[in-house]
Amino acid sequence: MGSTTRRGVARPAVPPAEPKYRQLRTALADALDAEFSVGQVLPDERTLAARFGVARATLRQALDQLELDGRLQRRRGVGTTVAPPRVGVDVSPARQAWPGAADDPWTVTGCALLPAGPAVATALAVPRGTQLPTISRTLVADGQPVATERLYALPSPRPADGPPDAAELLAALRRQPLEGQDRAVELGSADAEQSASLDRLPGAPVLLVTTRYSTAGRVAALSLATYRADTCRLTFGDQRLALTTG
Amino acid sequence: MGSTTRRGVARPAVPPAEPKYRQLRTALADALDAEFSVGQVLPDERTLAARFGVARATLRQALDQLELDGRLQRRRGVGTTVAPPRVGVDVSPARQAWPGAADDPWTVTGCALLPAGPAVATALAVPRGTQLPTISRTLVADGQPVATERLYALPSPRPADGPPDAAELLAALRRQPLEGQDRAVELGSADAEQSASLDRLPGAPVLLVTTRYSTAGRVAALSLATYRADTCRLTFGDQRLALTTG
DNA sequence: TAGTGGTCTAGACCACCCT
DNA sequence: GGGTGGTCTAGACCACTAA
Repeated sequence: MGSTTRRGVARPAVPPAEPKYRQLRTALADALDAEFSVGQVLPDERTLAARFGVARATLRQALDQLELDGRLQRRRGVGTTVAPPRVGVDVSPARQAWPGAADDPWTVTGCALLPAGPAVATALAVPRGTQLPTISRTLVADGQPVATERLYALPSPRPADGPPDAAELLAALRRQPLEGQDRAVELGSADAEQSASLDRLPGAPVLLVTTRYSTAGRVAALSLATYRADTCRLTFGDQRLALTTG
Repeated sequence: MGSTTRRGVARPAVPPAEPKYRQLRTALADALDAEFSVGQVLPDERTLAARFGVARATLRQALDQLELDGRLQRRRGVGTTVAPPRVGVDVSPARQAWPGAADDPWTVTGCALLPAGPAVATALAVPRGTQLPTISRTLVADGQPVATERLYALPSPRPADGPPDAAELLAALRRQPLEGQDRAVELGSADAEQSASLDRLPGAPVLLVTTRYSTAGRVAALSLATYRADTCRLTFGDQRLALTTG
């Protein structure tokens, strides 16, 4: 073929060959910084794709990444807007407390007996499928739902005492001394139920926070919370610092 | 049109109409649980797509989500394999210490003077573009790189003292009393440099951990660490607990 | 009803890894 | 060279929102 590659176009050296959607992402990110303000709506995808001379699918790849980075917000039937900075949500385990304390910002949305799935069963050291009292809660910040949580407690020593009551369940937990608490954060994707609560589509990226509350040497409660990854930032604060977030 | 919708197919009620890639995701997840073990390679995408009767792009949407959930691992030119459970990485700010302490598992990979970007400048309260001494480090777990970090320090009081030295820089930080430290976690996508260190493609999802080290009432150092979101789970442990992770 | 983002298709070619 | 996942296209239709 001689000294040509790719449809006969001469190449003096080996370029890094950054994919098109990546260059697009950069171009859009720069434009966002320079010419757009928070809340402003972008041109629609078909127009943008035509303007940049790419297929709509390619443009969407670039938009997907910008959305992952929290820079854009897309709503079906409405359009794409420049996203505001992420909301900081304090999830520091430093402040050791049972859920439902006085200053707890979560709102109870439901309460039920549910069977323990594999992960919950091992964490609470109960047989798989055990019926556990659970509480569903949501967290709202700036008028938007940012997280949903399912709290699993150990089964009551006196079972079959009717449907569980959320306030009672939380009170029962608070009566025990909280010995310790630890957290883990990982990436996940919202299931149907979670995405409905969070006003997102199924599969939307979420930050999954697992909290184990322990008392008397064993895990007494387990919280599985999912935070909207596009709109919030989890902060693990330090009481000795009082600085505004950059 | 009478009582029909969608190409004349009668519908008794309004089904939730879950998208095809979502049903595929569920089917694949179930198959993964039932018939596959960690490390096993899946059939290639073209075969899978044909087997499920969908276009390859649709199948890939399902695989994308499973990869986001850490259940699959895809490598170009090789294939798709069942991913091992995520690695837990301790990032608890409870253990207050400057980076580079004796038990610090990070490895220094570079050291340079770099201008402060917007985010770094505001966090460290220096003018934008200020030349700051920086250290690049990586974290390896189970033989795989799981995170890269850039540590920004305040400029030396005696500037222009030649290129910075990593060991010296860390020692200088340790000489100061560490007053406080706080962290934030958010979702991001890897840039070209980060993705190269992490053995991933650009744009891969990462967990971005921002740590501020403060002394004498101000932030003295800032760490921006990116963790592979597909392979690791950040843990904020509690010394009072010694339980194996579920 | 018009316009938006979301889903889906059928194909092509590229970059990379292995043998 | 042959097979894998990654990128890209040009089009179609669907689901949702708002005028």
